Amino acid sequence: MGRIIRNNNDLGEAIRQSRKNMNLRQVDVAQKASVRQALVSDLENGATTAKLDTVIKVLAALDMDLSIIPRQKAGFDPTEY
Amino acid sequence: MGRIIRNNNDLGEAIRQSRKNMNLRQVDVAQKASVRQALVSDLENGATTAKLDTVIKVLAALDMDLSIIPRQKAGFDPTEY
DNA sequence: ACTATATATACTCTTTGCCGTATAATGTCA
DNA sequence: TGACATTATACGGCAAAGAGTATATATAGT
Repeated sequence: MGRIIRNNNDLGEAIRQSRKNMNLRQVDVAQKASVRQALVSDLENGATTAKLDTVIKVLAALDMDLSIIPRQKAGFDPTEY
Repeated sequence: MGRIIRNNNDLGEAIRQSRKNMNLRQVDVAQKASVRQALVSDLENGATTAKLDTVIKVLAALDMDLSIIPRQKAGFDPTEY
């Protein structure tokens, strides 16, 4: 049951939800991921296009993994993101 | 199902493998994703930490999606991702 | 309302992704 | 081996990520 991420907002929602599920503050996640609290805030609000490294670090701090899955809906739609 | 991505090399291998499965050249993927062929090369070789936007675009060109999954410890869950 | 805590903004600075473009290296096949 | 196709590197330039730091807004809790 993977949550599909197609834009910054999808990522932000997933991060915020996971964080609250673990009862953590942004600063806690930030420390675990070795980033700033401000960055976690930006990520959750979809206010920035993070680097892959950063995404992986923050997700790891939330005990989450990034994975690649085949699209169920075939075809390439350039207007989808 | 889901291939876990924890670093640039993981991503590169996944991209290259998917691309070859579809019998596409780097320049084909690049065009579909609106990026340079050189970038696809760098991605496949893990030579760069791409931005999330870029990763999503390239994966979309390969009919793949990025997803977030809980990090599983031990044990084996037959209901895969 | 007051206080303490949590989250969002702001500013400068350094690093880096990605571009356009070009070329070198490698692979493929006649 | 030579011509062609594919992939890897290179360079200058611009935009943006992320850092450090500080501060302005929420949001709770009593």
